[in-house]
Amino acid sequence: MDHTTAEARLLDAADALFYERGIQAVGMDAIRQASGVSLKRTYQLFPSKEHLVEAVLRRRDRAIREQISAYTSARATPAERVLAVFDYLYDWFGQPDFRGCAFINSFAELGPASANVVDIVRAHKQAVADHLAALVAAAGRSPALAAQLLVLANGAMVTAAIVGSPEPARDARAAAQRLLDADPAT
Amino acid sequence: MDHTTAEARLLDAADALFYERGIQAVGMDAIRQASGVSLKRTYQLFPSKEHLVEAVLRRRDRAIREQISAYTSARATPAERVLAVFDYLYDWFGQPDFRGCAFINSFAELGPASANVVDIVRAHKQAVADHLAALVAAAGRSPALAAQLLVLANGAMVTAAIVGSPEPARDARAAAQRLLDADPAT
DNA sequence: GCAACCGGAGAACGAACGTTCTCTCGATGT
DNA sequence: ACATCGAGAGAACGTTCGTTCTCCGGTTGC
Repeated sequence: MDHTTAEARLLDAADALFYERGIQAVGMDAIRQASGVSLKRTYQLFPSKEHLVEAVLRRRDRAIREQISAYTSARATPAERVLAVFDYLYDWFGQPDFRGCAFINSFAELGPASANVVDIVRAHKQAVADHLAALVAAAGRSPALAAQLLVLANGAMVTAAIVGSPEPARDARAAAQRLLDADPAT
Repeated sequence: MDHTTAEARLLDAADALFYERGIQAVGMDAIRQASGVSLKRTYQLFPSKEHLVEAVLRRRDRAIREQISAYTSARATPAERVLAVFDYLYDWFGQPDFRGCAFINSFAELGPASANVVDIVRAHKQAVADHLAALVAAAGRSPALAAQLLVLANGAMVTAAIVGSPEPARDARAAAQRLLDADPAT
């Protein structure tokens, strides 16, 4: 197994385990078993568990932003592109292994102890907020609306995770639709 | 120190430490030091750390619901009582030790490992949702609006925690105001 | 064929933590 | 005054975990 596939296997295994069980609950040995990469190799690629956690979060940040872009860019009108964010959420929440937003979860678990994790989580949420703000601006709506829609999106993630249902995405989408209607294009 | 004050000191110290540093990051010895209650007494009152965690969450559930009731019942009209929930959030987020919602954080940290914690978190969010639904119904609005406002409230909590600002409460309140306006009383 | 090296498996190590135990002291009842 | 009980301080125990080390087998270059 070469360098890059070992790294990919590690990131895949760690990402899945961290998301499913929580970061602190997953030992390095579980990652070794799931990835098939020895501990020695693992510590050559990532000098500590925290480095691995940060790499996992950074990769997930890129993947999520690409997914959101795929959803929004597939729609025809600016308003539809805004609402597509909430369709993305609904599809995500319906996946059987959905356990909430990994960034919100990591922030809750490691925020008090790890400034690096806080920075990564903040950067991710800021990037999503920027994307949403661009879509809202393209639809001719106000920045205030973008802030409101970000709150709706984050709220849908935690509410869906806790109640164990994808419906909060529909609630958030309905609210977003009404807010779009109530914030007429300039 | 008698039975009940020892219990109160333990719950106070554990609640503050769990909220500030996360549950898994706080050892029983830190709780002993902060509370002044010996480990022996602690284990007589709470047979395990998990029992203590659950007691802390249940007490916080009661306290938060009382605070919300105090905010909402102080307003004159049904619509104002709905919006008072978001004023409560703004005041809460502005407190210097604000670190997000303890229930959302506990769910993220212990949800995969503790079904009891999941039950307590779900019950808390359901109780808040019920309260909100009653206020919305009293204002003559639809249950769908109540679901949307719950998403807004939860989203304000996580967004404010991550960005480190109370402003998301204002964003959520503005959205709630518009949604109330767009959902006219029956 | 052989020696040198790289990587894997798993033991080992040190720290942290939840929980229990020991020892001692002070209070209480008679 | 004295015996008894309960509680506190802190050591101790067993486990888990992050990280490192050891040993060994296979591969590669001559």
